[in-house]
Amino acid sequence: MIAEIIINRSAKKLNRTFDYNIPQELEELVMIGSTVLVPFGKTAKGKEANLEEGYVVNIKEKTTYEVKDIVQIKHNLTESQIELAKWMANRYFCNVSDCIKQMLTPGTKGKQENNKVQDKKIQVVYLKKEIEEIEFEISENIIKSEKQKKILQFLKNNEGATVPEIEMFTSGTRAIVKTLEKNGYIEIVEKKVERNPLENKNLEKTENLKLTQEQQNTFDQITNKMEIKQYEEFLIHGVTGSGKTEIYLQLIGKALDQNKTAIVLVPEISLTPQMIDRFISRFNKEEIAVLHSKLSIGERYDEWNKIKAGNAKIVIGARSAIFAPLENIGVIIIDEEHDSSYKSEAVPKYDAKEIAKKIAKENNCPLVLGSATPDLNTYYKAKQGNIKLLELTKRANNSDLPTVQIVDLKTELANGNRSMLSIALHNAIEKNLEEKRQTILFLNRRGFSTFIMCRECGYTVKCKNCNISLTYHQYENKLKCHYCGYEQNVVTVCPECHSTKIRYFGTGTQRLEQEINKVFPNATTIRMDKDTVTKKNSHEDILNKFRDENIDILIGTQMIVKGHHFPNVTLVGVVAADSSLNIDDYRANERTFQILTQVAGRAGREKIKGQVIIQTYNPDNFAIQCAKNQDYKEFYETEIALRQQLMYPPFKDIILINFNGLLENEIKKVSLEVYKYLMENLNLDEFKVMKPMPSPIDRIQNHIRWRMIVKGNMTADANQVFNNCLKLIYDKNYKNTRVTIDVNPNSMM
DNA sequence: AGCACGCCGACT
DNA sequence: GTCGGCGTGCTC
Repeated sequence: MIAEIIINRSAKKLNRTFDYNIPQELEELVMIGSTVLVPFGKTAKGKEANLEEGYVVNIKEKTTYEVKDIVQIKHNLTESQIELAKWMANRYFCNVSDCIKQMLTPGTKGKQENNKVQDKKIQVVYLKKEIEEIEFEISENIIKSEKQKKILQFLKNNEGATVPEIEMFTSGTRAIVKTLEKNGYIEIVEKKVERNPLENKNLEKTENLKLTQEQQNTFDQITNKMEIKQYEEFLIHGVTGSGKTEIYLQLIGKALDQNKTAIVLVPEISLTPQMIDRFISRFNKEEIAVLHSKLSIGERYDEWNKIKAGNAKIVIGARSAIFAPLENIGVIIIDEEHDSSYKSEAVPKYDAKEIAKKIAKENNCPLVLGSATPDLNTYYKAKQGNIKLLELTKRANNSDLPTVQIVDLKTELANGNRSMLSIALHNAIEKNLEEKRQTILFLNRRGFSTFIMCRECGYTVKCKNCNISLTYHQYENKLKCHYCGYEQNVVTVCPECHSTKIRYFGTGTQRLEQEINKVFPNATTIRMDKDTVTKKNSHEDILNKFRDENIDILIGTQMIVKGHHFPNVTLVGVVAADSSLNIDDYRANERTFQILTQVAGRAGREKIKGQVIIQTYNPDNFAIQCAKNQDYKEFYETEIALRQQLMYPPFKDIILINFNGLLENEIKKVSLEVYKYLMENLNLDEFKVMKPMPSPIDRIQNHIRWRMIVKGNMTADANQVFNNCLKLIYDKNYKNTRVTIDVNPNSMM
């Protein structure tokens, strides 16, 4: 028998199948979905070809090629996973192998370093650069700590000691080892691993809460579908505090009662220990697998295998958890469905909501989306009847929504207040401090100042790799590029005109913190943004510190807005609501509305009524007004009319084609070829094709960036046209230009 | 992508 | 002669 195999390489030209013979002894084992090793590529005469990892996508009787044998089978995916990968490659314009990789056990994908070692009993992997961090439990017969370093160094240097396959040892993993001094190898005698991320969680069990009428109705409608084993997509639109999570928990309970499993997707940032605790306290923690980016590769490997072995019935995770090898799924839940992290920005640029829909259909189970501020596209689909809309209008604990006040910064400025705090916000903070209550200040811009300009000649300091203004970071006293991480020393003299009138404009979280410390010297503050969140769990540490040590004021970027519960926070200040309004993106209003609504939701969730103050230069903007009134429907009606008028999603898709490379001439040539092809092959009554031009950020990391925008509905036919176009370009072998297509990207930059 | 091959100029 | 630098083309 002959297998059609896709080689695991990201080269665009290798996005096709190669035929291989299935040798007799593997005939029983090799099937569609098998991961295999095959000899591939050109080799010198007499030498054997390198072994590459490949995936079996089809099996047939014969071939016209002179085929080589499959050497080894490693593991199996299902046929439907292969189908999904093919579908993804077509829809998201990438290689099938890129998609298959998402479905493989973490840590096992990629090229085999040294194949021969597999026969030996030595299974050691170093995964961290700082290999000293690997913990070994020292057994009596061997490694003493000075020696440890040497041995680990040996592992690093000796190719014979690396096998990235069977056992994963990462920081925190403990193993009893002994050395076989004669050949220098280390043998793992006993793997003593407890890498369960939930290891130390021992919580009191909670019982199902009594549902309100609205919750019960929502629950019933979904469980009806679960009982008759039928796919349907639901949107739970529930105001903050309406008890969506309780419904999720009971839906999962229902799935378990049916002897089925469940997947819960949450935005990466809200996958916090508190959130996970709610699941552990309701269900058996041995049945829960957690998947997110903070886990080490080894931990992910363990969680994945726990799912594969059928031991985990509930998978909670970020976007990529949708590919978990879970069988017999009873319900898929996507919390905070409007969150942009469900759309991948890296290859494959998939949308987890679309993947979830495919998987739910295959499992004949409901797909449940939940949000207080649904994605406009989702709500539109619900209005059109393609998604069943379930509304939760009441807060489950009957607490009041906070009062929201809008402050016009133009008026403040006219009255001579040049500080970052309006009189109203200043007074509110003062009062809150007196009453010993906590305050959150939200500013969606990190650093100290946003750009640096010479007042004599207008020169602005930009990154030398990217065409982007550098941001001043006061703590490090450095200028930083937020795109590539480049940093340089502070500029005091203009490099152009040698004037000393260099001024720092704009404000970030660092400057806000400084100002707060100056104005309220007795208040304790803590800052949370990308600069203070570095180490593992640090995100959590900051928020715990804020809550447990009763810090007066938390200052932060958007990472503070999600999923946290601070009973003593009664005041939330939005320092500059305009920062998300002025971005060059058709979703600016939507993003502003969502973020303001969520920030406001942080204030006063217990007995005391919360207060929210929004500072803005655009007090009349409808997104800000609707957020003030917590009025989603009003926002939706206004925004959807604008989208229709301007033919933006959900009415038309925005297709962004990026050209990225080192040679501007080649980029121009390639982009014009794409333009010409699309103009000739797309139906121009349906599609509007814009001419290629330099991107708003026209240089990142010294790579020149051009882009082209196409507007229209990405039907299956159109999808094919774009794929054909890419194929044409890839076949021409332009070595210096990369072309990527992203449909409805998160960022238009 | 990665590797081999082959064409051509430079150098023992 | 023959070494090597890069451009071209193929991988079942």
